[in-house]
Amino acid sequence: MPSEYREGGRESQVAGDDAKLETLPCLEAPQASNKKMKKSISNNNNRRFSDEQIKLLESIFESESKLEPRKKMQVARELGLQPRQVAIWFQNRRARWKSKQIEKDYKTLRANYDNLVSCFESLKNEKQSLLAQLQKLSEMMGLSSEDCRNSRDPEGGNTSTSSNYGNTNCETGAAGPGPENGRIGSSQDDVSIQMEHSAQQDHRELQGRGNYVDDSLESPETWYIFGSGGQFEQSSNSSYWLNFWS
DNA sequence: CGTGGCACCTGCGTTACATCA
DNA sequence: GTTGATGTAACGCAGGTGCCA
Repeated sequence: MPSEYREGGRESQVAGDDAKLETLPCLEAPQASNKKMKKSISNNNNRRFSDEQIKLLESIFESESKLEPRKKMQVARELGLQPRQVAIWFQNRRARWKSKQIEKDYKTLRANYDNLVSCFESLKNEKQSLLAQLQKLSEMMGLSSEDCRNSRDPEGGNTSTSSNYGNTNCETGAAGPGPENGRIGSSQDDVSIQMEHSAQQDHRELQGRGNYVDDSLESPETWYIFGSGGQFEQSSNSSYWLNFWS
């Protein structure tokens, strides 16, 4: 078992190996196999460290996860353990800590992911709702482009879905209707002004949510599709809406 | 100055055993 | 009493670092 001596570290050159032989009487028989040695260790009631030993080791680990050789020797002397045992305990403790940390990180990432999924679903619903509104408004303004016809809401374009508008902020989870609710039925000028304002506000909200929004949304050309005239000008833009996140 | 050998340290994967449900 | 899951002390190996001839 050559590595056993090698791994003893610097301290083993001083006391480690001799001391190990002290705690492992089975090693007095050099021909003893590895299994036999481990068996004899298990027969020793001292296989597990005492509560006091663990308590001290834990308190040291809290302040320093790695031990200087000198400190290791000192701790070993205090606890009546071999420096190698202390070294191995710290090694295993670091591994346990790392494993817990990974578990913790995973949970955090999972929560973030779930939140993003819920944001995505919410935005998808918002999209459907907006499409329905657009359809309705287009009809109101006498627009009957093919794009608009194609974008018909499969559920019939219910304007009541606008109650979801402005309520998709996943971070806050705030409920309640948006500030523009209930105003859609006014004059055409009001509608176009309102929609432009809403689009700008929505754009800001989307930017605030994070970077997972489609890059194309960051372009003003694709966002100010309502133009100064308040018209649904380019059929390609409505196609864009149809393809948005679908 | 570069190099090889050596001692030492550490992380990682694994093993052997104890304990518990 | 047996068995599978889990926790833990210890081992074995590989890779890195520092020292020295």
